[in-house]
Amino acid sequence: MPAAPTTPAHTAPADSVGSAAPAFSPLYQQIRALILERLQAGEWKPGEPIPSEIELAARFHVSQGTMRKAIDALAVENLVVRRQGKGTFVATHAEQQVQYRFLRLVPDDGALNSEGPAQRTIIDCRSQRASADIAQALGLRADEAVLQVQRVLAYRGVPTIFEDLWLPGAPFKGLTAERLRAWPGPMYALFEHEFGVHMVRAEEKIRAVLPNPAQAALLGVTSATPLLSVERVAHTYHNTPMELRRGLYRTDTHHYRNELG
Amino acid sequence: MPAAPTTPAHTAPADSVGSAAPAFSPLYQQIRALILERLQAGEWKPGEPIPSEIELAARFHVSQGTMRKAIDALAVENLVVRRQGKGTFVATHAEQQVQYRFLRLVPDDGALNSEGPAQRTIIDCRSQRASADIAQALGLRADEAVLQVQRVLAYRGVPTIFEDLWLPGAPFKGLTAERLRAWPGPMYALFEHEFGVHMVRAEEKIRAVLPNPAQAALLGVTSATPLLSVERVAHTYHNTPMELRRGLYRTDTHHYRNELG
DNA sequence: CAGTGGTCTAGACCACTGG
DNA sequence: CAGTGGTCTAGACCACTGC
Repeated sequence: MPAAPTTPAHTAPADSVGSAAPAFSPLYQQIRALILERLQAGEWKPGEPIPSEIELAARFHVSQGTMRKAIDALAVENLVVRRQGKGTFVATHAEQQVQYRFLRLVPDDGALNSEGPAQRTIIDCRSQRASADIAQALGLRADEAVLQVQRVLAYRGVPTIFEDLWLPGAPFKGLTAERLRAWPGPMYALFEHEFGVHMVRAEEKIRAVLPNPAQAALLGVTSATPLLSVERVAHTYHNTPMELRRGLYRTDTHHYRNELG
Repeated sequence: MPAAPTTPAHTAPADSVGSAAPAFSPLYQQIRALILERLQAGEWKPGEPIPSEIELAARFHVSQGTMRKAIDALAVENLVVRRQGKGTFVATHAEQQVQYRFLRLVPDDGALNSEGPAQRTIIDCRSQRASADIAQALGLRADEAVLQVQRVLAYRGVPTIFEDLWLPGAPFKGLTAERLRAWPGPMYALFEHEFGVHMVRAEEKIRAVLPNPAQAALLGVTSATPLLSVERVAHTYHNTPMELRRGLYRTDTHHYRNELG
């Protein structure tokens, strides 16, 4: 049974000698962490409902209000989705709504869906030894096994995105070009469904570059066409890096859309 | 005196005949809107504290919990900043913390502040008539007065950003190149302090482009150097567009950093 | 020490969903 | 209609800040 404090019982976590920070952690944060553990452990699968607030509150011996704050915290992190009258569900990439959370390239005119989903072409999927920079980005040792995937996305038949991505070998054991081609939905939905890897957060570094001849050929442009270089590191629960993705975006008919809050 | 519902009293706002949406608005949202009005009216200036939760709760005849939710909503929108033990303060751009919320270009190596603040060079600040596209972006009629400002930002003496920006004439009456040059801090802090215009939110469209000869000269690069084109529309309270800014960023030593949540 | 925001609880009631 | 999340309240206590 997990921490059942009837009296506060916080102010605990690992306060080593000489530590500068008192590191007070409120109860709802502790509960949030416990639920996160269970999410990561796969106790509730993506798309499924988690138990109701009342049931969870009883299970963890806290008030419904505290449980609410814990779940709220997970909801703002997009790990969980609340639906009034229905319940709270584990977030999944297999949903219309979530599709465009990680793909920010949109057509210059009109709405997001005006051109429908992209046509995907898997170019390659092969096993490699991680080079130093890739190993570092993925938190691996150099020479550890990684998978490299290359693909092109086209809109209305026009190749628009070229992606070169690396995945740690162990969690993605068994991934092949065939399976990628056979999968009908977003790649992150496949990762989630087939390998239990749910991407929750990513950082991107964006630059303007000129393509090398091979890249130019894949996108059907000249080597003098400026392209957007988007280097992404995507993370799963607990900020574990699980993917390095280098994208080249054509921006003559599309643009990268960003919102500054 | 503003809405003092002892019994709920919500479920009100403008439910015209045949309206599809019931448009229920919880009390804390209504309170939030009332506080927003006062912020916009300048009752409390940027950097100043707003009254305490308890005082505001009494003033609006709601419980402290409800006032808390209202203020929380404003805090997540970055309109207000909470500081435990001190109070709640109107957000301001004249703060270290907030500086980099709208400028996402960072050096490839090291931390954000490794190179210190940019050297700013105001090239121009003149009155214009709005062209069709600029008028539309700013919500003006064509031919209305706008101010055009051009400047270059340099890091370690290297010109890195060229910006071309348009402001509606009326709210910024009196802005000159001299005042821009004399101002020591971020431009948005000047807007806020001198013109009462507080930018809250912005949308950016990012592309890879080649500069024209004039732009290339200002940045000290050739016309074959790919640059990041960043077109921003910045908004004040209530989503009023107040600035159109077209930036050209060098990305040979810097990159545009983005976080996908 | 007083005053602020932050946490936690307990309970009532409301809005939404589905059977 | 029962069950879910969402709102609102009232009160106690805690953590942080500054005088």
